[in-house]
Amino acid sequence: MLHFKNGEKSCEIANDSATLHDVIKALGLDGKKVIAAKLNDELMDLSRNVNEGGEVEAVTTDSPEGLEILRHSTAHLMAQAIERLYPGTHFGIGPAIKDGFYYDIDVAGTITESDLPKIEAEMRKISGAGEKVSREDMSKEDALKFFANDPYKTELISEIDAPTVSIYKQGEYADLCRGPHVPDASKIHNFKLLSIAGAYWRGSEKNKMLTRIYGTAFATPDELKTYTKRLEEAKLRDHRKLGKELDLFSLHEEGPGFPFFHPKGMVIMNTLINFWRKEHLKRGYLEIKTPQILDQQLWVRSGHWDHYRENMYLTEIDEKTYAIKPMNCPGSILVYKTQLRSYRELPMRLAELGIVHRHERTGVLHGLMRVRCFTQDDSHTYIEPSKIKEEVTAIMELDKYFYTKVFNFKYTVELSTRPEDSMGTDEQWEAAEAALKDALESTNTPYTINPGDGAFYGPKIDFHLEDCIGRTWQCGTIQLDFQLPGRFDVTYIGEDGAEHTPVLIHRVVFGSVERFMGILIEHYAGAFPYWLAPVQVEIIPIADTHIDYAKKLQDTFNKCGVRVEIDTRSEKLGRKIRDAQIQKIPYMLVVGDKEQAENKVGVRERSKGDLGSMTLDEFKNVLENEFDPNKD
RNA sequence: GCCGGUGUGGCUCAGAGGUAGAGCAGCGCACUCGUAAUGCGCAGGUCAACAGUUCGAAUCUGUUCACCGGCUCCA
Repeated sequence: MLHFKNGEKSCEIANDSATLHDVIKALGLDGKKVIAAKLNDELMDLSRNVNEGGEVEAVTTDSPEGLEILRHSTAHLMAQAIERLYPGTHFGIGPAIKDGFYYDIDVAGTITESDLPKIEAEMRKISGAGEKVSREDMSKEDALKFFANDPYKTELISEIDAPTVSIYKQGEYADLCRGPHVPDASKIHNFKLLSIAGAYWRGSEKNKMLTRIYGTAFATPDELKTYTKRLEEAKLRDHRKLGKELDLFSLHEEGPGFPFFHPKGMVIMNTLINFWRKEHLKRGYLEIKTPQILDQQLWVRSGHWDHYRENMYLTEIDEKTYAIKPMNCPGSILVYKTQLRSYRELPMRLAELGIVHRHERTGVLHGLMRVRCFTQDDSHTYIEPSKIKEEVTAIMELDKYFYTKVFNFKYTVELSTRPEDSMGTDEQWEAAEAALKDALESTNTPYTINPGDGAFYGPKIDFHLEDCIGRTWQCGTIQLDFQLPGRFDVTYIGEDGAEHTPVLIHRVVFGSVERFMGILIEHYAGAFPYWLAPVQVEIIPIADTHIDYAKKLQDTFNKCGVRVEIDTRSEKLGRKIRDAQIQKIPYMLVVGDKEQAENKVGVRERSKGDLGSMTLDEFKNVLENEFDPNKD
């Protein structure tokens, strides 16, 4: 006799061939949305036979766990449909992921996006037929025999560290899988195949490239609809599309990965940079500028030649090899070393808006997010080892102010540890990693560890901002460096009169100013807050007779530092408003006979609409109250 | 770099072996207008580049380049 309970409810089952589903029913937990169960906190199929009692929970598609199972089962459903339509296809892995699932397949010939509806239709057929899903445990030997014709499954099975593996079958389709899965395919309704892409087997470039099909599934049709709408919304926010429409920047075949910034894009970039300068001056940073092209020998000494050469552009001057800088650190060090430094000068924070060039492989370029030339809002801080925690904490505060207070971003923090290709001793790395951990923990900053992802010269803290599609972008980073100071004989004279080696902290806040702009474009969907908007106020004369008055207004506002434009086209009012609206200009000033006579302006705000007539002073006051971190 | 897709006027896109089309934008003319598109007219393209097949190629084939979706890599 086995005892089961769920909160207040309980039941006893004598039959030793009872399934978890029987238990769920006996406990009165059954329902349409129930697709799996938990027995003593372990996720299981409903069809599992029970051989121990305990706490039972029904898992529905409403829970994150249930949704994951649903998606994983949808991946299997897709695989079954593909096997029917493309016999002889071999299957790799097909997991549930953040917003859906994928399956990597090795198919003879090619599948293109236009084939997806066909596969979807087949999936609906199987789901409609309510194909049952069953689990079977097998010894590894049997499983290897069973999947003898399947090279990928064979590889996976032989790496599993257990005597038995489980196989899931639905109709003619069988797959190696840990499970659990939905009890039958009829549970799967609200799914959609999304896209197709190549993906290396097991994520390694050395392996064969398989075809990956992405899809998603949800518990309800509404959730699926909401999700596909979100994808459409994300497309509308695409910074490449908005960059073109708002005339911010352009990309050309003549310079792949080298963006061209237009006047309006430069307004945004310069406003960001002004803000950045102001905040850094406040915090004791000193700004420097170092050359684009430097002698190869410098890069040999810095270690970049050994660890970063494939990303560097080279050139020759007077028969000597020079490199176009991919990083700003060696230049900063040369500046530091122009004088003998005292501990009294430390921490010395040498900031640089350094333009760096890095050779990125063709396939990775992406608008402003991934380019070959970008501006790092860099700083190299030379510091006594005992002050690391204090300085790192101050940088984290600066980051927090930028990201959350000024731009309203959510972000997550990662600690990246020693990579395979790196310089330095174990002790140095341990000390550096411990220092960063200490700073994170003493400020109660939640973080995850990203093993092996540090820079070649030291571990780092990375800040990842989340964009509108839920993609994350690395922006800020704080990197500790115990290597370069030694390599370059960087020193300071300590209180004791002796020479010491400082620690070097590399850090950026925006990361790449270009990328940060791209993220902002998507974040704001092109509707930049007042302080960043390229055109802040559009003056709209109703008829040609009002242009003179409009010009007088423009003059007045220009003198107050407001960015103003006039729409002098001989178009109707509605048209001019529409165009200003599409350009997402924060304020429109409609001026006609009435305004001209009363020396007023008709104010329209891009999202609130018509705010009525105001005197100039009243409107100036409205502008004064706009958020502008560059004002104070 | 790898897999798949795409490349037609400034922009968005149609055309698919017989020599290029629309809407928007631009320019001109008329209208002088009150809160999201006024009307008429004009001009604008060696159909990404190069090679090939063909009597004839934007259209078929190949190569290259760029872009898009991913993979790998990354700020």
